[in-house]
Amino acid sequence: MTLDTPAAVVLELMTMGQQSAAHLGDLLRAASPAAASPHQELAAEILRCCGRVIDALRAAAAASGHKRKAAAEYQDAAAGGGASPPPPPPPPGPPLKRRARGGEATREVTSGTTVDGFIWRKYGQKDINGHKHPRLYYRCAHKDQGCDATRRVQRTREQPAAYEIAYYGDHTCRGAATAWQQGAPAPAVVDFGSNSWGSADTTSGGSPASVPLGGWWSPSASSEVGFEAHAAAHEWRDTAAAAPDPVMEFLDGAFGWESVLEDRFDLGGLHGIATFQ
DNA sequence: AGCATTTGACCTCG
DNA sequence: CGAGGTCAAATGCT
Repeated sequence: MTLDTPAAVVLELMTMGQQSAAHLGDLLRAASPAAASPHQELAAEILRCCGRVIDALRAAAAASGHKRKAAAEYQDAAAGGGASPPPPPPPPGPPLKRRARGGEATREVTSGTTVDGFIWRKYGQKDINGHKHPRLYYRCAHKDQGCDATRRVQRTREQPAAYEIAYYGDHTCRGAATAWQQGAPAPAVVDFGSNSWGSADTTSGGSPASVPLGGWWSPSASSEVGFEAHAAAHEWRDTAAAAPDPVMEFLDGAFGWESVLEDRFDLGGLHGIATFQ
């Protein structure tokens, strides 16, 4: 597999993450062979999560070859270079209460609800016939700036851990998309919180931000679950400096793999995925 | 207090 | 008329 697509890069990263988690588990076992520590469980959890993401990515890649073009175009938009040619505007249309069926612009299947560089605000949720999980409706948080982009998120029936995301409309708020690439807090939105390993379901009411991984997660300003592991990682590293041991040394080294991305890609918006900001 | 999310009601389409 | 999409008041969170 080449690394020509963002999905390929994510796949490679997740594979590396999986290997790193496995290595970490080994180190933890070596450090405290007696009983299974919470740390070991955590490493195992990471391992399982990576596995699920990898499975979902592979399934999506196999099933959606023809969708790649549209997805890539969307990535370009998310990258917000501003140099992208004027995208064919979707039907602006009169004030429609309801869009024409099948009039979607882009459709993706992904293991999370994606980090696409935009801040989405949930405006609705609906139980759909034949679907166990509700469909979620989001619109761009910059609607007040005239951005009419919306997206519809539906968990797939085949793979509960995967989401089918349909994008509608076009972002006219490119500035927002580029701002976070330049150091501003990223609107990271990896919605692992509602994946299969949590019983979390947004139908249950309350915050969708389940926190399955022992508090690494915290709700972000975004409408979805923000993944702030990167910040947490730095905290770990501070701790590691105080108490160096094989595990911490490993962790220190492991965080270098985000550089893989820079080697292959001028990531633009995807960098948010790489660093989990 | 301000903002984001939830959720039931309403609207439109097929 | 039912299903799907959106609105907006209520609610919760920071």
